[in-house]
Amino acid sequence: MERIIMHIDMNAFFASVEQQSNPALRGKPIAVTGSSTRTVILTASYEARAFGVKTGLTMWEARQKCPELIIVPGNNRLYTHVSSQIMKLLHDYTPLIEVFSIDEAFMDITGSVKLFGSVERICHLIKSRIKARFGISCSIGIAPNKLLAKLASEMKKPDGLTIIRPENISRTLEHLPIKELCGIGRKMERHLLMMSIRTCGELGRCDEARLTGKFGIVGSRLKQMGQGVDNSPVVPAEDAEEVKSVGHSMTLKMDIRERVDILRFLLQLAEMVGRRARRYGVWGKTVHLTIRYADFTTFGKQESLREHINLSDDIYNAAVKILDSLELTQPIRLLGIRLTNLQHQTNQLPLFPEEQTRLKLTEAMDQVNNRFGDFVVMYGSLLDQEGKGSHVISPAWRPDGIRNVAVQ
DNA sequence: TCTGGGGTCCTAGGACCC
DNA sequence: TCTGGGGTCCTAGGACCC
Repeated sequence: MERIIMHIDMNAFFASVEQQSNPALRGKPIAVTGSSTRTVILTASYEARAFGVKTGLTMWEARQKCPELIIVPGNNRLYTHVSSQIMKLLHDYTPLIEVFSIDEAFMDITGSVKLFGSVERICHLIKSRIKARFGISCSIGIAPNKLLAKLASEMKKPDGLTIIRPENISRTLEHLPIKELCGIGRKMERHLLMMSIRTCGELGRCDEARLTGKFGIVGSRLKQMGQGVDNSPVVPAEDAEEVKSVGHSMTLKMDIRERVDILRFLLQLAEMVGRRARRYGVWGKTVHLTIRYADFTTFGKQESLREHINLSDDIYNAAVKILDSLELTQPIRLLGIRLTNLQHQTNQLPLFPEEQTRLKLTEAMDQVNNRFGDFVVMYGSLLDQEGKGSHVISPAWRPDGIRNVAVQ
């Protein structure tokens, strides 16, 4: 039986939430940015987009395009809250919901159509309820699979509804540029263009051996994508795979090169990573340190440990050890720590008393921080640190930051 | 006055073991 | 005096998504 898949995408989500919560911003060109001075535009309102302001521009570039642009530093708690409420609302129409990012979701509504009458009616209900309750418009795509549903929702913005019916698939794809497909980025587009493949129609007709010869196993998938074939299921949170890594990185206000400065930021990052790992109940065996130099060259070094860890100072010590194995050649612009090779929910008690004390201390700090906000309690050396972890979440952030946590 | 942040997946080479 | 083949783990880097 043909599936009916919906992709729903909130329009200019961060900006819409801001305009909704502050009426003075409504109808005005606004842009939501990160909190630091060295940041980019995360989302622009449609009024700002009319001037050419878009995601990824620097603040300076955005102001060039639109001098009256209102810059709003992002408010992650607010977006998180609204997102969770919207996802909860969507559950009225099917339990088969895959939260794809903070402002996007896939829904398998195959079994819901009969109940609500028609696909169009479900879409109308969802749109009007989200508009009425949150003041946000959304674009909806309907198709027999996720690939095409996502494509469909992109076709009309804002406030769009696009349905790709099975009989229209090949007509829709024939002249569609390949980069419109989710999964074909800049590099892949360039490779395909060099093979004289410009449209999905051409990709779908391409000899599979030619594609696999060049791209390996990705080749067969590419051909399928060109044909609009995608059998991947909508995976609800409770069935999703467990998270595989936990990390944080930050672009620093100024480039640094002094070891003491680097250590201060590493401690802060280790605490952010550790606290999140502990909240998820994961332990990691590998610590990865990322460094970006002033000239933007970026590299990483990782080290696997003998044991799984998630205490902040263990993560910190591992990161420092990696740092000490490097020969830095330039001032540092960005630092990042990521914990990978994760193990889930192994509640073994530490053997030694001093370990138990350390664990208890950490738990107490976590409790205070979870209750009163980030970095209320922290290590002494972080006290004079600026911007303590108050960075803006990315649009890729998922509610609760983890895939397999069900939306309440 | 340049260029954010959190993830996943894939590849490729080397070490090491049987 | 030649040089297997499979498997796992580790590391580095890149592409892609939002």
